Amino acid sequence: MDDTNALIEQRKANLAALAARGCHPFRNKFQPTEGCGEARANYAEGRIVGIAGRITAHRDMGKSQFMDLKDGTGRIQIYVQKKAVGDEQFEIFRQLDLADFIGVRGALFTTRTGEVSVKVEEFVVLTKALRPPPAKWHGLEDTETRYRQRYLDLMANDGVRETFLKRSAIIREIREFFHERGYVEVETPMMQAIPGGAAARPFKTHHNALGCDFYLRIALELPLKRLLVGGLDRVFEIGRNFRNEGLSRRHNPEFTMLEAYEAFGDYATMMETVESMVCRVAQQVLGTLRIEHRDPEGNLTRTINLERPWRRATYKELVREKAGADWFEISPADRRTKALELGAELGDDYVDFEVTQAVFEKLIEPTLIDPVFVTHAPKELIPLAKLSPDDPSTVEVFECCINGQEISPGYTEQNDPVEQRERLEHQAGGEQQKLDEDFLVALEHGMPPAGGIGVGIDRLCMMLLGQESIRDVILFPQLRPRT
RNA sequence: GGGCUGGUAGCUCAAUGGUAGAGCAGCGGCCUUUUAAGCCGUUGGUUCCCGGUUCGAGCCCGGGCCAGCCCA
Repeated sequence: MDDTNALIEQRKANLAALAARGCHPFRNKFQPTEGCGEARANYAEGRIVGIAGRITAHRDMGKSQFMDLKDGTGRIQIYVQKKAVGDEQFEIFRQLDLADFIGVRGALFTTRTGEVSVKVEEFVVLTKALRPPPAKWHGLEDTETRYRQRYLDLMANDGVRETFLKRSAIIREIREFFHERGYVEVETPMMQAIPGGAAARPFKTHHNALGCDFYLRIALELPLKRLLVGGLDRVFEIGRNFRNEGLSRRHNPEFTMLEAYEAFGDYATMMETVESMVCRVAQQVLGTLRIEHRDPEGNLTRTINLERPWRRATYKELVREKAGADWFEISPADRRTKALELGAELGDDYVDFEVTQAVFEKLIEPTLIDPVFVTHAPKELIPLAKLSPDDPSTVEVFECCINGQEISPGYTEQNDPVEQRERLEHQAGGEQQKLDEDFLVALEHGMPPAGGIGVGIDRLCMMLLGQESIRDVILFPQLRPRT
């Protein structure tokens, strides 16, 4: 970031030299006939093309020069001969630097080595780059610079570009999926007087004109359920949530969530929804349901099989598989002992269900690589959900686990206003300010029975795109501001 | 918040406590079908910051900043 760098001075000098020759960069517009990659793909000997792009490589042969131009469609080589453009223009070419943008016009031809190229007849300098690009061969590897200056990462690392193009495609497919099923896409407030729908510490902000504090939303849930009350039977929203908690490989303070609610459905409806959606997205974007993860050397590290049907198993079944068939019959003290033997880490104050949950989180969840819907969690674990008619000690929810992570929880949504009020009051712990009274009033107007899901889009992208860090699927991950 | 690892030229990386280097990029030169072009020459440093130990610190010690990983 040092502005007195000699390389920058050199480029400024080159800019001045261009100006001295009457060549002024920073043009407003250049109209190419096609993209660089398109020109190369649609090769016809002698066809005249006009293309524009960034100079990504430069091979100086003396009285002729080769350059690579790159734009969003790909790369193409251009060839400039001194005798073809004239001495004056050729001198201007010599003032160009890597990373400058130029537009050229010329005929397509193939070089001796078989490279499709443009023989430049005319060119115009479009933008002068005053700073050097990252090295061409090693690219940009410094993680901090990659995240802080993502534009350099995108410039230098094609794989990163691919990842974010695919992320965009994933989100587009998700939208298509819900639209086809008759869902309405909505946008609800990010600034809320009472942050609800999840247990998480919120970010606080202040509205000057209204003279009151707001919180950035921690979930989409409560506004979307109000829309069910209002008669939007199938709604979804894809948007940013904010949680004022730690950062890690799996957590960014702002992250993208999908929530969808379907009136007259339940948790089973939503299991089918998640399964169909993820399979459609994988098939459309990746062309396969077998997701391969590789390490930086390209070795296969993991294969996730998304082929349907996905396994459905109750929480208790999975615990019994791992911790013993008699797990729920033995005494709480024995469970505690056994959990420690199995390697779970327990807090001194853990009550019985938390001991079981520790076993689940440490020993079971990380092993769920292929998709599993874990259903019927103990009611203590998810106090706001509806009890299961089959087993009233459990609730009608699922957690879809893939790649050893929770990807999507789903619920048969609570629509009993009396029950909901009790639970929320209990959760608020007597702090009436935290109670979203309007939400409860909405429920009292009648919310149809409904199934709902939340899907962490960032984690879904990690799973589908084989990225180990959430920072590699978020363009501008949060870092400490540089002083 | 705790532990571990790292921070050296624009980029990627070297350097027993003893004159801070290489490749690429840059600059000058040669070369009109090259492609990690090649050949000859050459510039470039607050070794993250502050302090300490030492005749001498990129290296050892203390404190801090930033990042990554693991843990909470």
